[in-house]
Amino acid sequence: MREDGAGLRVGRIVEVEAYGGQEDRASHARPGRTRRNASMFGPPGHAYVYRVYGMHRCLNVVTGPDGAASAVLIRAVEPVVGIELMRVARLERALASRRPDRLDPAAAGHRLAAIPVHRLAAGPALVAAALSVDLADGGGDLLDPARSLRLEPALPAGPPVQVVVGRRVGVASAGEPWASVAWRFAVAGSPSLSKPLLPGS
DNA sequence: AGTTGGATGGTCT
DNA sequence: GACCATCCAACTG
Repeated sequence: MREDGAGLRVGRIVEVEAYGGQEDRASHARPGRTRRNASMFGPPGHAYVYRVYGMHRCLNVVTGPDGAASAVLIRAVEPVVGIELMRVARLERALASRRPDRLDPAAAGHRLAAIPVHRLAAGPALVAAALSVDLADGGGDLLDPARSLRLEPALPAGPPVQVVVGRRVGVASAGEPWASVAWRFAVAGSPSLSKPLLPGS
């Protein structure tokens, strides 16, 4: 969730990927500690935020003990509270990009208004955009209730969910077994997944 | 409905 | 100089 001057944004995490640490050839931790991945090597429960493809940001939760550099990438979130704030945040980030096709604010706003709620954060960079996650959030304690960006326990009394597993996305060049290990986890049938995850893939 | 290619910049070889 | 833990518009059929 994100709580700031504009209000409250809450999303339910429906898709994640696990990254194992330095031995995981698909992990940013593979080359060892660098300035970019430093927060991965920090304490668990803190954020690791990185930039991909020069324009997008992605949010991870550090999971392993201090120094282990394992983490979980938040790949998709189902918007629950603050839908319009998420839409505004998506628009802000789209306009911040200098892509020619996104330069017209009116057109961009119109396109964004047409996106169904359940697709607003259906991808790792979309999660970061909808929650205004920036590199400055990296290293922050996601379990600190005083922080703007934080994790909360799942709502109690929800119906039990079925979890589906599959290969991680975009790591084909990592080599085996890292490219094929089933470390992508998703809520079965969620309409907010970054891409479908069928049982047995 | 599925495929393709462009945007964009830090990081590592 | 190449490579990306991506997204989306513009194609094809």
